[in-house]
Amino acid sequence: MEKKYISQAVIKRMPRYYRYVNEMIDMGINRISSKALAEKMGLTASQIRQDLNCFGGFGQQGYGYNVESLRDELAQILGLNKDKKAIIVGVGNMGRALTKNFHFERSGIELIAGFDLDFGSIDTVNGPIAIFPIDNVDSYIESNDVEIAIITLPKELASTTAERLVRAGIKGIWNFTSSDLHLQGYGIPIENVHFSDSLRTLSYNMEKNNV
Amino acid sequence: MEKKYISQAVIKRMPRYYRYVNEMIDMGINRISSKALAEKMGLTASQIRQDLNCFGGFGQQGYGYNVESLRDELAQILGLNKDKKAIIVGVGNMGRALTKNFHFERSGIELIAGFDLDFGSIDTVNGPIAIFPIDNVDSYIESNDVEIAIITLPKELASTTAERLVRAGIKGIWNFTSSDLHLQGYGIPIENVHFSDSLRTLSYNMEKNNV
DNA sequence: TAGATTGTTAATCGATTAACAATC
DNA sequence: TAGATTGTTAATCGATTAACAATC
Repeated sequence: MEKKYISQAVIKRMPRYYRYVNEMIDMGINRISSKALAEKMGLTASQIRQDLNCFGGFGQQGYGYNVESLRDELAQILGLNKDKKAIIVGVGNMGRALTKNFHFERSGIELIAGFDLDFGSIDTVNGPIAIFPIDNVDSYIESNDVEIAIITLPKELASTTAERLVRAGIKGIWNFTSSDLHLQGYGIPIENVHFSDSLRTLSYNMEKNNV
Repeated sequence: MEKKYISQAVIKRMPRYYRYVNEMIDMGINRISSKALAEKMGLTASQIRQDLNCFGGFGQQGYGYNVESLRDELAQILGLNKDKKAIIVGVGNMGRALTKNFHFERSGIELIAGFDLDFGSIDTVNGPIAIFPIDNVDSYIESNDVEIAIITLPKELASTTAERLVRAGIKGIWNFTSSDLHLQGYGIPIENVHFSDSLRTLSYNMEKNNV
């Protein structure tokens, strides 16, 4: 339906707006102007108004934005109310840490199982989930309508496993391996979390005294 | 010494160049043109040449770039050969996963200790490190010339702890808590790893079929 | 030498900022 | 109503791409 092109620069800011607006709700704030929000976030008021107006006019002249309804609009834009099902593939230290601690439900996602060589179960913030042998992953994806795969595997296994998951029906990948996945042909979105890139950016900024 | 302004857009691409160039070395490639690298990385040759030329002329007309010397230049630019010392503050599941698995040495960083309520020790890829009680962190930073603090704490403790660390002499923060740290006044670089922002970007792109 | 590919300048494109009429 | 602040258009700024002379 939405046809208008939205730049990646704008998209990358949306989750940050969502996070700030949620913090304000927690603090009991119920109204904010683009000017005040800009100051909090280190942006310009103009940019915030431009960004939000890519998706609709959520504010009110002379008043600003109602924080709760802005939160709801942002959740809607980001697709956080769709209850997508996710699995985690590779349950080493990183996979285990994510499984145990991360609040998937705050992004509208339900983590329903893990896959690894061994099986067992892991407690999450929302109760335990089962860990199944990796061999069963394809049929599990199909029979449970799993949309998201979280890949926390050793680098060497990343790309072949990713392809396999996509062939089984996965619609989006959250990639924690240190390599870029080359899945252009498949046409599904991938979000990379490259720890080493992030740490090296910090290193650069420390060298150059960039703040 | 380097005075020329380098945009954040360029900086963010440098670690990715470094990663690709390292991969090529592992594959035994020793020469690459901007055109070939651009195809691998999904960029334009022009952009790669512009980016690299912010820092110097590392290529050779008619030949391209020598992969090994490009790797060395990139390491130098990113400050990966300075052997910075780091500590990790908060050794829950996420801190433990990073400590156990992450190759800090590949970014020229030495993880020398952890801090938490309890003490003990954790094995890393380069041998065990000690975990000390958080109370000792200030004096430890001072007496060991620690430059980087990795913060893997609950959100509530993030900002007060960060301020404390900076006052003790920390020169850069790698932040894994879900909140932005507001340390403008202190003038030190912070690199945020916001898992939820990343996952919500994936969610958005899945909704909009962005690939 | 001829071919290839860089470094770099100029042209284009896109994103951010400024301005202001609309309106709550 | 007067004041505040949006939504939106226009102006500016910066980043990307194209082009090409330099040169290996």
